[in-house]
Amino acid sequence: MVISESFYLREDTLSIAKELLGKYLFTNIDGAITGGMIVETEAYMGVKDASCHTFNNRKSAKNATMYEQGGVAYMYICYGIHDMLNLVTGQMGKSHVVLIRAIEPTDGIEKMIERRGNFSLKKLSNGPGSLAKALGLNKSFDKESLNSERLWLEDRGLILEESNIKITPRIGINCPEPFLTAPWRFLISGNTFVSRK
DNA sequence: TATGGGATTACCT
DNA sequence: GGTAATCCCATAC
Repeated sequence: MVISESFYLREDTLSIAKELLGKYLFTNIDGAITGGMIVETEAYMGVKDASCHTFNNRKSAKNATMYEQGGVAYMYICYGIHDMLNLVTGQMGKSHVVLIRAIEPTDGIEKMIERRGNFSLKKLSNGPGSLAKALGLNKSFDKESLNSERLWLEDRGLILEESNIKITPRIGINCPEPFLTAPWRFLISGNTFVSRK
């Protein structure tokens, strides 16, 4: 079942980030369907979060998509090289997003290996830049609906026990406390396709 | 108009 | 574990 817009429009971004674990993410590019199960996410909490691109109400062409109503993709290019997929959540103007950091590949694995250049299954999509490349995501997906012909998420009825979810500080950010170590990263405990334990 | 930095990755020892 | 790759835009002169 495709996840509907109401899922993303809720106000509790941390719950959304946690509930995205075990959901499925797919792209269909020129008829090639690729994707898998989300195993790692991070929440970025808008204008008050010092590590968020919209901190202090910053607004620019680069981050404008973050202020859209929940249910669209926000693509960010990091280090000029790596595309990353975020899901915008909440009402218009809230600028909360969830970064998808890793998936467990399930569909179109051959195609993903082709895009990545013969990587082992484990390293196919175990990081935000890697998974974007494996799924063929790039800046053209910025502002794309999360229920479109070429990008969508599915709930396949998998229910995770609370004890199978691990919560840690976010990876790779550089900002003051309390945001630096805020427990806003969620991963499936023991899953081997996460970027880091 | 010039400069610096970033939600990373891959390849080296 | 150390580091180069690589580019848009925010910030500073």
